[in-house]
Amino acid sequence: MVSNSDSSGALAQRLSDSGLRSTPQREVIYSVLLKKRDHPTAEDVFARAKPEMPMISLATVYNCLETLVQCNLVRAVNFERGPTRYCPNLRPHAHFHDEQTGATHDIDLPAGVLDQVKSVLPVNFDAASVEIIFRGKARTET
Amino acid sequence: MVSNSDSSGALAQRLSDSGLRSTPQREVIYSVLLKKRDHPTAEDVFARAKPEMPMISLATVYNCLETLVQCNLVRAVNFERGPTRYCPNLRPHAHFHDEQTGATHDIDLPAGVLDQVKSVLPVNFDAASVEIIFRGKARTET
DNA sequence: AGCATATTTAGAATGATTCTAATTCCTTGT
DNA sequence: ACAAGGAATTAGAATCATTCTAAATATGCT
Repeated sequence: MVSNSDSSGALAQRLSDSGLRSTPQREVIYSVLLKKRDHPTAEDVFARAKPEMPMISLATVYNCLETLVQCNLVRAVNFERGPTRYCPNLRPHAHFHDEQTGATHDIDLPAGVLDQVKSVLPVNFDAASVEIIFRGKARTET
Repeated sequence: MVSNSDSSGALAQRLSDSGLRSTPQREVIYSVLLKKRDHPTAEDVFARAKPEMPMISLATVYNCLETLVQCNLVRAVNFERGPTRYCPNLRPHAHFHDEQTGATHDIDLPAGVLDQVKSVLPVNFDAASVEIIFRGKARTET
């Protein structure tokens, strides 16, 4: 059987690259993330996956999300100690956390900005990754 | 009685500015943070405060740390969902999280870098704060 | 001194996540 | 097709950091 979409094909590919299996649960979790990119929590994902797959368990949602993060198909994002949120945006981007609404917005980072930021590091610090989080309020037009 | 040091004087001042009281517990917690600036967790602070004040409770440590954060004398720092760490460094700085050792290093930010970073935001986003976290490994010379 | 309010305290409760152990589901070798 | 072995899923228990609760203490003020 041929993959039914680019994204699930990509998922199957990434999984097998890592020696992991493509499963219905992983497909559903990933499709849920792609469908509504509002940085859902594991509980959110659980709720959205259930209609499609009523027997899925919360533990599986956690397992699958962890797997997707390992495969670099999804980024985990944390604000303070709130529940982890998941984001399928793979471009380099920062996050803007709206303190009024709780909404999270992706802020694409122009090439070079990350390098500029990394340039503040003393030579003996070797950064594998940089995370930038903005907090404030956003005027999203009505 | 006159304050016994600049820092506790500063603490008493900041507290009363916010309509809060200076208490022995708050003084001890703050002095613990100033004494060893290694980004301790609440449990770490609790352990370090106990010798000086054996009856202090963990709940009080949480309360006092929260109070100090409210007064802007201390910053709370989070890495993923690990326990919150506390940092009395008030200069604008980023954090470098060493993935091998778990150590956290302050990275002072030259004036202007935060503005450069903020400049990537679309006009309708108004950032009250920016947080920058590096992850990687640090060669701290022996 | 007496009162109102802040603060501290111990322990219970919470919430997100991880762990455990049992089951189910493939995949591969025969 | 069939069995073995490993991978994945599942329900529920366990964990961990933190917050809440209610009672006890301390403090500042009139």
